[in-house]
Amino acid sequence: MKTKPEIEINASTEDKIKEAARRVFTRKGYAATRTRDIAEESGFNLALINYYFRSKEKLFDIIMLEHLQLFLHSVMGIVNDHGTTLQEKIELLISHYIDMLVKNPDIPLFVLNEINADPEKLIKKVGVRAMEHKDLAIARQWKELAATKKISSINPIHFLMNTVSLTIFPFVGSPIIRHKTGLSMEQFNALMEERKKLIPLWIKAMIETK
Amino acid sequence: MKTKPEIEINASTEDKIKEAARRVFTRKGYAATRTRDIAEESGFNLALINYYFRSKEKLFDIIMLEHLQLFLHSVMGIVNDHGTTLQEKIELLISHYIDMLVKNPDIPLFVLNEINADPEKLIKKVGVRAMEHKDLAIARQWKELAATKKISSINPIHFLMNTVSLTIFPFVGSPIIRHKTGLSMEQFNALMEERKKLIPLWIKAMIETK
DNA sequence: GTCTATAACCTGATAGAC
DNA sequence: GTCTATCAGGTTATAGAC
Repeated sequence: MKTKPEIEINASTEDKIKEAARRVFTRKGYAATRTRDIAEESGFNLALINYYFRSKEKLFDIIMLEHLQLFLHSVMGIVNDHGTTLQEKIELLISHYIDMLVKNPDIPLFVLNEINADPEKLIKKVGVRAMEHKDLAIARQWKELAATKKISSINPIHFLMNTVSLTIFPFVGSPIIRHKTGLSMEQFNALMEERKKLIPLWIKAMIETK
Repeated sequence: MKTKPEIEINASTEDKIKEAARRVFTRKGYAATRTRDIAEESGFNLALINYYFRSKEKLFDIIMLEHLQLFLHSVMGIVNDHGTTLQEKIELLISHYIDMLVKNPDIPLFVLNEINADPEKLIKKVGVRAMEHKDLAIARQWKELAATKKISSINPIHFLMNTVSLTIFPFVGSPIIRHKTGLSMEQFNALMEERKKLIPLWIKAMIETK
């Protein structure tokens, strides 16, 4: 069976440039990367970037779009699955994101940055036809849970923020965390692996608090 | 009583430029801000920036250092206070940071970014004579709590990450959160105010879980 | 101290040879 | 398709008048 390798060795020049751009943009952000950096990283000449992508900005938009799709895509399948419980959905989402973040730890800071730089642009470009939240399976299930009155009565937005915070923030703060704790990348990733089980437990405990 | 105003109206030219630089750098990051932006924001001419600060980078370093000190400074007093309980320390820290972040919501992303851009540089510049953790009052108190065996046995780093994540991440993700939820800045800040009380409760619940 | 003008450099983009 | 050479425009930094 032929699986897609992380770095396509026989990729086209266009794809090689795109991958180089992805690495550099993700690491340094739009403003700090020079087209020369991308050329060097790709092993090709500066002129080829314009030959294939017309401009730095167009190339960047492609990378950003792919990142956002990676972030949003598989998620819809999870949150709108009528065959899983709410607890299972939370576990699947967290596990899915941690897997992705271990592989691509620079993405969150990159995305947060560029959204901050120009919120309107990003929102338009992704075509955030923000799914009607209330129609999703996960929303219905939350409502049912809330109706049982067994859970905290505080604004549900808090729990959404908490889930996202606990899952993503450690990756954003990874450089400081690793420096302050002296953890290696492997040890850090092992902690993240632990969190796949822990975060759902914590969320549950928070929801039942008070 | 004369309190220090947010924007010093009779500040020196040097301070006015520095404040302008702080606003622009914090909002746009180092690479994306031009010295012209700072000049314009300050109301003075571009040449004065070099007259007072010699270079863009030197000015930036000053701003960054002040931000990091703002972040770290008052904290040491809290974590090393032998007169407060562990629970009180957690409450004070969270409350302190949320107050600061409501006033300066752009700082976390800014700091995280620049640390990510060059971890070594920042770590050296702040002179992170990282206080010997184990000597701090808060560390001793945590150890005492752990000795009672009444708490979870998992790696304490998780709880440190959780506290920081729950406190800071909402501010980093504020643009997306506000867009997706339709909250105004005032409503968002009201939620953050709620979290001063909630996060300590949640942390407690997490620590006692399992 | 503050300004205008300009130097010196860098960056994105393109022309044109191969 | 890919490269070298170069242009056009923007950016930091400085010189010099006031």
